[in-house]
Amino acid sequence: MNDQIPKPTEAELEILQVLWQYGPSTVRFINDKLSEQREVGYTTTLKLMQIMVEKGILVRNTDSKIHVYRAVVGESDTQQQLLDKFVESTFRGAAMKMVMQALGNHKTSPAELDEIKALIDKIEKEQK
Amino acid sequence: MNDQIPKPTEAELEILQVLWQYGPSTVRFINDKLSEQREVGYTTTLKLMQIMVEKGILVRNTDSKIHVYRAVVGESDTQQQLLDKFVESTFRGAAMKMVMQALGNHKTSPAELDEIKALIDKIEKEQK
DNA sequence: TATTAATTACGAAAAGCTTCGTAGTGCAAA
DNA sequence: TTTGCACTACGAAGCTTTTCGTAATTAATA
Repeated sequence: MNDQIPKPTEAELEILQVLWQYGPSTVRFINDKLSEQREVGYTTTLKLMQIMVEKGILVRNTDSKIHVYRAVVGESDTQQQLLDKFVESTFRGAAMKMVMQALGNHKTSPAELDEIKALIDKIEKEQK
Repeated sequence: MNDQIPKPTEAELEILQVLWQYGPSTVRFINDKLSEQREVGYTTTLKLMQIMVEKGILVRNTDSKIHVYRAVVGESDTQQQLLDKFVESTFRGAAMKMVMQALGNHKTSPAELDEIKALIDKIEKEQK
């Protein structure tokens, strides 16, 4: 649970998502992925990733001319960190209210609902 | 439903939280509440709230010298809006993954778990 | 009336985030 | 070798958000 690393910005999070999904990547690859959704300049992505290295969010391998970047922060850890902050700032800490709202407003498949039920059962057993 | 109003910033959200919790309030009241948690200058809060009026997030009553501000945006609507964006950017749209993580990492009371179960049952019935 | 205290108005500085232009570097192909 | 291409480096502009200082206004009070 080490958390020296600051909350990533929106643009940083987009880059992290690509790295989490595809593993260590070049700027070119990430910029291509981001560009599928919206126009992004190559040097913009490059600069952001260089800043992320400075912040300790990414590390890079500079053995070859073409640098390969890797996420230092884990996906689940980061999601948990952001989730905690989000629940606090948006729901004043009321995590359950947020869960209810998420369940109520998304089309959820029966399989997913069963998964959640199973999780709840597990938690209830642990609490006994 | 309609969403002309832009996503509130962090500082704006803090102000909204006070207004949602206590109803229409003066700058003084809100600044006092915010200051309970962190040092905030009075004119900083004032300026923010004036900007929020410009943006249409708040309205104010200027009948008396001491203006009373009121939130235009509803708490649940705003939470839903922010939740959707959060799930998208942080969990790549995987709302259920987020729910599972929220359930797994917070101490949840049996009553709350039962509430969720009831909600799931309700959803499952509707889907039939 | 004059003073004091609390408020609003508002510009501008400060800080953080994002974008971009330009220069430099190295490699490969002509 | 020379040219061209893809990449890195990096400063700085542009924008948004936040903070703050100062002036103007109003109301109560001495």
